[in-house]
Amino acid sequence: MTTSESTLLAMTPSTLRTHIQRALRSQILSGKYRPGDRLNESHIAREFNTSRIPVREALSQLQEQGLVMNLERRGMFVIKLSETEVQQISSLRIVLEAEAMRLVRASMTPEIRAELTGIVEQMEAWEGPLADAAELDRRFHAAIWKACGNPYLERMLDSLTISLFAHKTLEQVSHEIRRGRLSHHRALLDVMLGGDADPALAMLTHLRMAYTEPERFSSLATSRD
Amino acid sequence: MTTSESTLLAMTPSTLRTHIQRALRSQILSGKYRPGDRLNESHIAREFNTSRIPVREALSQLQEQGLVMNLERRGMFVIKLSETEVQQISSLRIVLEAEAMRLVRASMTPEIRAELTGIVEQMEAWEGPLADAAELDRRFHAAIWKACGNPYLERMLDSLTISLFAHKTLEQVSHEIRRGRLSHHRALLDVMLGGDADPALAMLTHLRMAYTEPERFSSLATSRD
DNA sequence: GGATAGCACATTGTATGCGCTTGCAGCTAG
DNA sequence: CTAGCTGCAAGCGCATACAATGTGCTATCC
Repeated sequence: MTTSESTLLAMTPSTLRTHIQRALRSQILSGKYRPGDRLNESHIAREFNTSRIPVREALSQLQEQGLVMNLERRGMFVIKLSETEVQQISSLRIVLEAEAMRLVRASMTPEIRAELTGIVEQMEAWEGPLADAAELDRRFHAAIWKACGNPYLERMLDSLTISLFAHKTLEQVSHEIRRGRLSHHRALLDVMLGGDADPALAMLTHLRMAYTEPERFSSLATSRD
Repeated sequence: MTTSESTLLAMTPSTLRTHIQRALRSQILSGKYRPGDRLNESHIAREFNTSRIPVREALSQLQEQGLVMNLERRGMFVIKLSETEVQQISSLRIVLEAEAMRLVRASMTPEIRAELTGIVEQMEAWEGPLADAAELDRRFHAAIWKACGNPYLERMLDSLTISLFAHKTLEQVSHEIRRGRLSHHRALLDVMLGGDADPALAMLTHLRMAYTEPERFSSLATSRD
């Protein structure tokens, strides 16, 4: 179970619906449920020793977050992203995360700097299992979102990218490539610490390492260069 | 009842939960339920001649959209935005809607041009009731979001701004001011049709007419000028 | 007279049950 | 052998019922 939860999401406590919602999120992110998998209400209810109602409500919220989709009278399924959808989401992510990076850069504190630097150093030292790499990746970006100071931006990036992370975790790539991607976070950190580099372009480069052409549905494709 | 529904939202069909969800959205937007109002499950269930379950699930989704908030064991309440929150949302809206405008500008078609122009002309001829003004405002922006071609961006702007519109509808301002705000949409249209003007700055100016300082939480406050 | 504790009511949270739709397997007919 | 139909089983959507908790009122005590 991850310890770093979004503050905006964490403020809703101690109801079964909320608990199940979080648990399902983690399970989908960790790959227990994979894109396209069916989420059977009764089975999940049995797992949590509850009735189906809290499960239904949790799934209902996850549907609104875009993590699962509902096929009328057939059930809930973990969202399966097409290549186009991945790129549409990524284009959007560039815009939002670039804004977050600008905000962080404008109000950088020693604490935030230390936190981000710490994660990057863990990334550069990473040797371990794939699950840790995904976790580090998400932790770094989540730290940026949180540090930007706009809870709506944080919330939006969280719900926008969660299906991306679920999608990416399953990807089979070599240790070296994964290591390279992780290390590239240092570049993002530098942009936030330092100079005049455009965060949008930095994010574009960053996402290019993972997706073919994230700018295809972005205004970066036409309004710049 | 509005006829222009988001495509991404419209793909979920004919279940009571969905119907109630849409109806409640409209009712909140139209001002039947005002920010801070309590949404009593049983009462709503009676209104729709259903049980509480579909109502709960609809409210659950609206909570995820950020339109209502849940006070543990107390009930659902229509979200009430503080001045800070309005500005945080607006800052974000600038970034997103500017991106949408860039995308529309890059792929402008005669149909879209005609649609947007039509709405602007209705706005400039507007004399009628306040509800119509709010409706026109939302229709214009929703048309942009849809035309941008990225359903995730559309969805995001929709859920981000819905509480803003619910907030703004109640505002008591003079006929002239409201008319002036409406007419200003012509400027946005010009940016999308024409030249090199920065959509972000246009949106900033646009939102300034409604909110004190939308750039307070935006990177526009620091990284430009 | 004011404050506090206790009680009754209202309302949300959860459990169980039923009907209907959907999907599949087996069968029959061409 | 294939195509279409029929019967069955599984699972969701909703309704009813119960439990738990918060709220407001009242009565009693200081």
